[in-house]
Amino acid sequence: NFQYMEEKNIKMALNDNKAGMEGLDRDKINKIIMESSKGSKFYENEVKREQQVNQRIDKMMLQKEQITEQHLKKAQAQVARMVVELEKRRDLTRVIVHVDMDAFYAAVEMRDCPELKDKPMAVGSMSMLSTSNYHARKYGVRAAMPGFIAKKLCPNLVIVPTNFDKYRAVSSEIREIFADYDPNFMPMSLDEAYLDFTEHLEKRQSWPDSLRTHHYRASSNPKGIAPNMMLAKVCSDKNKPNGQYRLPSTREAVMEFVCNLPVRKVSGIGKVSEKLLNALGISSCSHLGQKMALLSLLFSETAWHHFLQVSLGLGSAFIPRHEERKSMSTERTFKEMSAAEEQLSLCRELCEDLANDLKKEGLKGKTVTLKLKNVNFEVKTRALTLSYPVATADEIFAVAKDLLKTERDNESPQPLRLRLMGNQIKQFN
DNA sequence: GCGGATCAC
DNA sequence: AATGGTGATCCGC
Repeated sequence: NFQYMEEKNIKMALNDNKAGMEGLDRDKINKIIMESSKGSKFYENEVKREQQVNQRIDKMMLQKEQITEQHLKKAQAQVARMVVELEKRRDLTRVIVHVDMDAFYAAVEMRDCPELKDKPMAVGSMSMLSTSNYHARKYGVRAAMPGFIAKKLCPNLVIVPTNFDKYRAVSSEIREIFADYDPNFMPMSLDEAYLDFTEHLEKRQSWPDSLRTHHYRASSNPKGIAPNMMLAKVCSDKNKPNGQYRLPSTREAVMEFVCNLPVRKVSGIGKVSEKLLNALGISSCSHLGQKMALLSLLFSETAWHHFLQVSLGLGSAFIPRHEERKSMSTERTFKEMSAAEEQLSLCRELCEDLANDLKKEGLKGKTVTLKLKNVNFEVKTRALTLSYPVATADEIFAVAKDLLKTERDNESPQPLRLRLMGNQIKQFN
């Protein structure tokens, strides 16, 4: 039964969306992953979440049944008007670059330990991997996979512990180079950034040979070059692991490019959105355009406006100024913890860590949120907004401990069997 | 304002 | 034996 297969397999199955995963024995890999996962609490929770998504799809399909030709006609007219407006504002004059260091952490580790270059290798731990090199990817080993499963796929896999300080150091060298091309570049993580090349090109009239630095030869850095951020991001994925892809700044080139683009490649359309769209017969961005009237009736305004822009190959043609942070948090996973005293002292510790981080940036916030994940991987958050901003460990803990107590009382006489606890603070001044 | 969900990295 | 941490946003109360 197809429905059953889908439900049982999709979440856990190998994610071969990434580069370097072509032509491997997918069935064999999926079988190993499934065998290592089945029966675990984690797996059970994934199945549950999968079912929730399926229910969402059922609900959406029912809604779809209620839609009349009349509705669609009206929606189509509204979509058409919106398209005219959006086309008027289409901007093809900017040159936006997305740079993404390939297998960044793995590349840094291989630079520092050349013997690793010829071996399958990943960065992380037996519990979780951050990234893997291309040798390892041949075996199906990838980011966000627990190391113990990766070891089953590839017994010779070398797992190197993460060394964030090192990656930060390399990252800051790379960022200096970025700044030469665009002082207002937007870092997305240690290894990824958007740059506006327009002015650089006007001055220099030429492309740099490479954004590679002398200190960082270990990894290529694919670039995507396009008239806006949405397209640049997709383009940088195109010619991995090497080289770059430039999308010409014409409407025709953009529309043709977008036509065959799978929706999942677009930033902002994740696993769930993809599944919802697939249920409506939408897998590529051209389908997205064809079914826009329907989408406008089934999705929220923000969602379908985003879909519409994507289907037209539109995105931000300028790189927004870096926003101030809106929240700060600390969370930690640990082995099962049920005792009240233990949970309280951990909670205090987290509050102290958070207070330290807040102090570094001189921030105070009014909303304190406690996050809990039980041993079944179920996540809960409990928040309280004060009338005044707080910042010290004592102040935060005073709120967090009450939220925790309420949850414990709620569960009693059963204990709270936790595997994660976290504190967050927001509503800064 | 709150809590769950989704998404990116 | 073992499935992360941080930040943002959206939706439906």
